[in-house]
Amino acid sequence: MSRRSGILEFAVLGLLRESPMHGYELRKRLNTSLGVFRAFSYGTLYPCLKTLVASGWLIEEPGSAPEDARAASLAGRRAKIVYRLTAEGKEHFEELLAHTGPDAWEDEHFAARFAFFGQTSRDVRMRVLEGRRSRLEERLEKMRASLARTRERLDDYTLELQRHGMESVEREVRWLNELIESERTGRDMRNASAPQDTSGETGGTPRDRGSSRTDPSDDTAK
Amino acid sequence: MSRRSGILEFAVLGLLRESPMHGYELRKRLNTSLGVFRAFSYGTLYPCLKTLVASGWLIEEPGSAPEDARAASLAGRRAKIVYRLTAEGKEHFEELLAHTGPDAWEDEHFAARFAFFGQTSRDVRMRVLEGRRSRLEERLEKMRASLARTRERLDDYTLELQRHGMESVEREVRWLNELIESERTGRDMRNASAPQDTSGETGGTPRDRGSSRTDPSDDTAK
DNA sequence: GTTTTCATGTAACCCGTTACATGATTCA
DNA sequence: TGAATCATGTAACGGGTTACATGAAAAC
Repeated sequence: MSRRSGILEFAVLGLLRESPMHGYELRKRLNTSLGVFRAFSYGTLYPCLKTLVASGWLIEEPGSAPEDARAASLAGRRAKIVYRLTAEGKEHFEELLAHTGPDAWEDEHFAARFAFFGQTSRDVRMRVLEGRRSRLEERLEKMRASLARTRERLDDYTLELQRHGMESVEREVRWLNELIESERTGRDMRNASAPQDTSGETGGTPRDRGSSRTDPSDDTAK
Repeated sequence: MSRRSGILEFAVLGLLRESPMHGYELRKRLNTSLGVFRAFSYGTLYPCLKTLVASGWLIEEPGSAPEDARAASLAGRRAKIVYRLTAEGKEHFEELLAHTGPDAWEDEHFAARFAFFGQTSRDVRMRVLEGRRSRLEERLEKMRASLARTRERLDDYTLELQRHGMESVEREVRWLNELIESERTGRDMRNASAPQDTSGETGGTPRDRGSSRTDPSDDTAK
């Protein structure tokens, strides 16, 4: 009866914390701002909103009547039901933000956490990033091991697929290394230029980076 | 009652086509050879095997009795139930291999198709690769559009997540470009050296490749 | 002889989608 | 006025996992 989805619940709370919204808009934000990784349908979202209301974390407000017709017609298409975070909801979200468990390193869950890093304390950010990284390194270990075991009896395509998959993970590790370094040295990311090494313990053959935009980095979310 | 899983069914058929196996081993192969992307549990696999038997595509054979104890103890841990592909099963798999529908370009489905490219005709391979590529390009379009719309009102982390996601997709497109080029020129992949351009319409800044193993390329499967 | 690993299965549940039903508002 | 989009919802199903139950063979 409850539909406790974890990541959806978290994302909804996080988005509503920024500003109240109705379901339809919420869904779009979910699939763009956070999107790329997940695309929830109404069949998932609306029931979830119900349970969040039932939990006391959200309240439904009647959609703003056409008071101020100009603003309504321009920016905010007048809504039916606007959901607003309650004080308890805010508190609950705060707890979720602070909580670092092994769940938080998994693909989609991690992406959701990352999306709300703006509202997350630095030490929690660090824990999540490092947790994610070691999770990926475990995964790499397994892949390497299994590859070593089965190499030679795999055809070229299968091998290429494996290689491709491993590289994706390796790239994400490098990405995380950069992010962690950024957190550590304090400043905003995305301005590192040529000479950096990050001393990748993952077997990173140092690469050329930092010429064109849209060049470096890697994959996310599964 | 039927559990027609598509990708699992396909993968099982494909693996069993190479050689008969019992469920336990099958699952391991699924999660390594094809793995990285998907990890099926027994709760999924065994029921699926049942339905495949019911469809007449597999037959169960009693696990090899300890005849030839040496071989049994060394390589093939004597099995309980060995599954073997029937003639109809083989035929069915052949059809699945030949079929190219829009499903085939989706993340996990694509990975499964790719894993069996060794048994796929060249023209089908081309169609699948190109279909996948245009699927990804569509996705890029949407991402770029939504990014253009919402830019500036997103914080740095959200933006970084978006950027990272887009780059993953772009990298996969470049990877596909290489594979398609390989298919086109006929030979096996993985020996292209320095001077190649592939004329990437996705913004591919030509990269250095082909020095160390485990270096180039990109992401897969969402 | 006990613990590990191999091996097979099932029932309950979880998370999510599809397809449908419904209606208000905006736009051509 | 009729089509597109906004907006809310639900019932049925789909594909998968978890946790459990069971037992044989191998390794120590």
